[in-house]
Amino acid sequence: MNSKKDIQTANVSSSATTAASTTAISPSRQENYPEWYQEVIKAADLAEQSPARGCMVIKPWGYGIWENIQHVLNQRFKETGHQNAYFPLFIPKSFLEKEAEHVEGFAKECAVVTHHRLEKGEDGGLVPAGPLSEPYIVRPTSETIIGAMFAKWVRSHRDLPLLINQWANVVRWEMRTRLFLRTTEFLWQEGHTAHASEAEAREETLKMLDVYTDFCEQYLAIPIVRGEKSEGERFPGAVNTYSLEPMMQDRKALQAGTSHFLGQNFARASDIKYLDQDGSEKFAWTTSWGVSTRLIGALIMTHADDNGMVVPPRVAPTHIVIMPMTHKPGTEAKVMEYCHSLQKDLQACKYNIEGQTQAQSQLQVHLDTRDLRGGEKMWSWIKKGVPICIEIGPRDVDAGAVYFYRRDQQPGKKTSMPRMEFINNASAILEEMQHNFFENARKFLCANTHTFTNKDEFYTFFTPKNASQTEIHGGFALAHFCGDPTVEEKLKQDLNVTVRCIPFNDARSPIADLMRNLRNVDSCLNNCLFTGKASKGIALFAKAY
RNA sequence: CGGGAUGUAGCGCAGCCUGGUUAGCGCGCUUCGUUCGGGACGAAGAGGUCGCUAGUUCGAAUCUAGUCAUCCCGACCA
Repeated sequence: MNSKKDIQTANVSSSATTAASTTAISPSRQENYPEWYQEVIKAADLAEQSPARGCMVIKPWGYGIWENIQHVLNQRFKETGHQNAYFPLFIPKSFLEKEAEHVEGFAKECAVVTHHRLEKGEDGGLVPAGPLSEPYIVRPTSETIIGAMFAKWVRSHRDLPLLINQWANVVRWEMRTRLFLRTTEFLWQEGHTAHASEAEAREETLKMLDVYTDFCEQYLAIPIVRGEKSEGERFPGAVNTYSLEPMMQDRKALQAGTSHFLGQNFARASDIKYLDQDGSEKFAWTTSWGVSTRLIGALIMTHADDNGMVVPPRVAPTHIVIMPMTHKPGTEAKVMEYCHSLQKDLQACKYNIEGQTQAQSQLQVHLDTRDLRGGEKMWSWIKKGVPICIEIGPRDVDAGAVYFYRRDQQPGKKTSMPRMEFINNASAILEEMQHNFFENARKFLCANTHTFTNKDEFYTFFTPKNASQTEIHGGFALAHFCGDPTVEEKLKQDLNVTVRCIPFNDARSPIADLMRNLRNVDSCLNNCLFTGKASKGIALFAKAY
């Protein structure tokens, strides 16, 4: 294992020599992936640990990305007929007890409010006083309290469907936390809907899974394998759970979003009933679906490299940074004037997103006038992952040119372009980058997804070559599976591998070809890889976060 | 909750084993100068009651006990 001392030495040498041969982030992904992840967050100034255990402070650059995620998803939710509302942070304990599986699933990770007052204690400190007759749970998710309100709002079939979303924070008291991936408190969106028919609720569940998939692929540039969760991995209380399972650069899966068909379980628990056209009283069918700030973790682990964060242009808080080079005496005024007018011209441009009929937004252009050396300033933006950095010095002013670097190319590579040409093409360059990021991630996912018809090969695939210092290994494995939970248990124990999902037979999936090939192998191999029993379908196996 | 480790300046660390006057180093920060289109260099500064509490001692960052916190590996999870 890499000692901290080694890493420090590496850092010192990289800053002492020219940076040409070294990278901004140490350790590299290859050397120590988990530590690289933490370093990227620090170097890009996305977030940091807070004094409250397991909770993070999301800093402006990270929060800017979240705001863009919110903005786009919010539009999609509204386009699909949903309305935003807000429900309380506190849930009466009895509410959580209403759905048996749900209680079991969340009981161990709830923060509980038991008092409503503080008093001065003997030692001068504050002591909780005023015990509550019924404790409140800080919401780990809002099915129960939203269900209670739905029960009041739904009377007739005419009240359905009820399509509600809320943007909120939730708290889950996990044992171990990691910035963005698993924090005690996190930000998310939770959609909750109630329907008159099972078919309609099922359609809603899959529709929202589509919304998430489209968003991840088109905006976050993260290729998605999606499918249904196995019984063991299902949301507590759900009938079916569907998830998005992108591959991170260490080839592990990250559950990036879920959509649940809740059947009538929660409607029964919360008494959501309506009078149907035939005059009979019926329970509604409900769904819930959510994505969280974990998406930013997915963004980091999909696109960031050994030089830091990489933000896909469509969700970047700033698209273009202009850095004036004003060190030559007597040139400052004309350089600054040129920079200001360039910024103005670029800000007047729309960022045209392919497939969107209307321009999505203005170009976000930042003029960085900080009193820093050029190289230092440049690297700070590389580490943040801004798509395009422009350097403007006297030479460019005289030539009427723009000298720029783009984050999808090597840091040394810079291009000079006539000013008007750049302004006219800025949006297209960003879109080209967006496309490149997605393609790179898609190729990586495909290159590290394999089909298996031999159990030993499966085990070899997931066994690190060096047990004491496990290297990045494995990936996604596709194999026929009988669905037996004891097999899942064994794989978890042997290899720490789980069934991520039963992937959809989905033409749009990045692994559609592999799925087809596996389906087409000799029928004698179409049995469960582990038991030889009849296959219930192809499952996606992987190590996961 | 089980196993392991660590708390010394904003960050990263040394010093502790073998107690001894103003506790060091690197980065960062401030000022000045020379620099500057790939992470500069020099000089001068600012910044710490060594996690907390008690004990041993003439004397504790250093020894002892307790306590709190954090991190890593498990189990649990979006």
